[in-house]
Amino acid sequence: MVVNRLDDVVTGALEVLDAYGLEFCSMRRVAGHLDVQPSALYHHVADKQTLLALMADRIVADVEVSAAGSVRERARSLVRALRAAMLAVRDGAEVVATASAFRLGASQVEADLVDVLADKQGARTLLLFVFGHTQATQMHRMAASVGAIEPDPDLDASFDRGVDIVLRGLL
Amino acid sequence: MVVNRLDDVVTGALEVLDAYGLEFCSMRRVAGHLDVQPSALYHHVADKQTLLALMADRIVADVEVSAAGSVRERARSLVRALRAAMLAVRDGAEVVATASAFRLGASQVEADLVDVLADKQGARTLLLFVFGHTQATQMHRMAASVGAIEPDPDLDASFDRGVDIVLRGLL
DNA sequence: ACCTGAACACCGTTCAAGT
DNA sequence: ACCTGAACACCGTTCAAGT
Repeated sequence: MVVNRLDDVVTGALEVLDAYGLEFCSMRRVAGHLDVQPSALYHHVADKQTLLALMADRIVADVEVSAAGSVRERARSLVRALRAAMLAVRDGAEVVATASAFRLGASQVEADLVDVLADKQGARTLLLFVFGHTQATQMHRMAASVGAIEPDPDLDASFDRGVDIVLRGLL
Repeated sequence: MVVNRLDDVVTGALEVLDAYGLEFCSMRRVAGHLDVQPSALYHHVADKQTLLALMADRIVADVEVSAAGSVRERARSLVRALRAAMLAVRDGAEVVATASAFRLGASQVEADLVDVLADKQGARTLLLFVFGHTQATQMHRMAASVGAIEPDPDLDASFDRGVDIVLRGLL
């Protein structure tokens, strides 16, 4: 694989993440996957934290607000799309939640949610729930897939209930 | 310092955590702080994850439910005490949140909150907010103390507002 | 501009051996 | 029971040097 664009590095890093998980998504492994020396990555990216932030941005890149519907409906669908995007890649929730904690308010999804709810604190409250619940879901699924735990089939419903609790308190 | 009890290891680890932060709280550093070889720690603890879980338990050890008051008041005071306990040690929120994510439902605080609210899903929703908000607060304070950011004086109020939103949706 | 090679200062964990 | 010493297989990052 040829690497000469930052996008290729991010793509390769996401492939390593999805295949091995965050714990093993090291700079050295990403470099190896790209058939390049570890030091080569630092020509494209300042450090690992920056790379993780770029990965987070890509994970949520296609999450968009719907134009139609009530406030509750728009918030629900946005937050469901965010959850789906994070669940689509291994350890995606942890990567996005951490990056989002570092630069609070800088993400597009957060801005969209503030816009829909017209309440900054409310949007942050809902978002913190979404991140926490999705991280827990993803950890639970990994543990279940390894057979360490019996799978819980009600996680989707549990997510929706939590979202409803917050929205009911908010609207 | 003499190390012959598991408690001493946990105490030493918490001292290192508070002094240097989670990033530098390595097994080797904890061992060095205890004047012991790194391998000695493994006589007391199975691995680093286990040690972190014990540290988390100690951080929240003194958080207790009040017997008196309305449901809302008891939930509020429990959750405030939890937040204060986590903020009292550097990176405490991250340590507790991570440990708590690994063994969901195993902590005493979570059991207490389920008891007060008489709603398992509601307790989990509130707890996810508390962890997320407190982690963000702690990161913000570290950044502000280094001068990387202007301090936000309204974080306590912001926390209370978020708690109220969830409780209003819940009760 | 993009990458190599080598080095620096670290990790977590294991395991035989000592007391 | 508690610990040492040495080793194994890794990390992130820097930097001169090559093309």
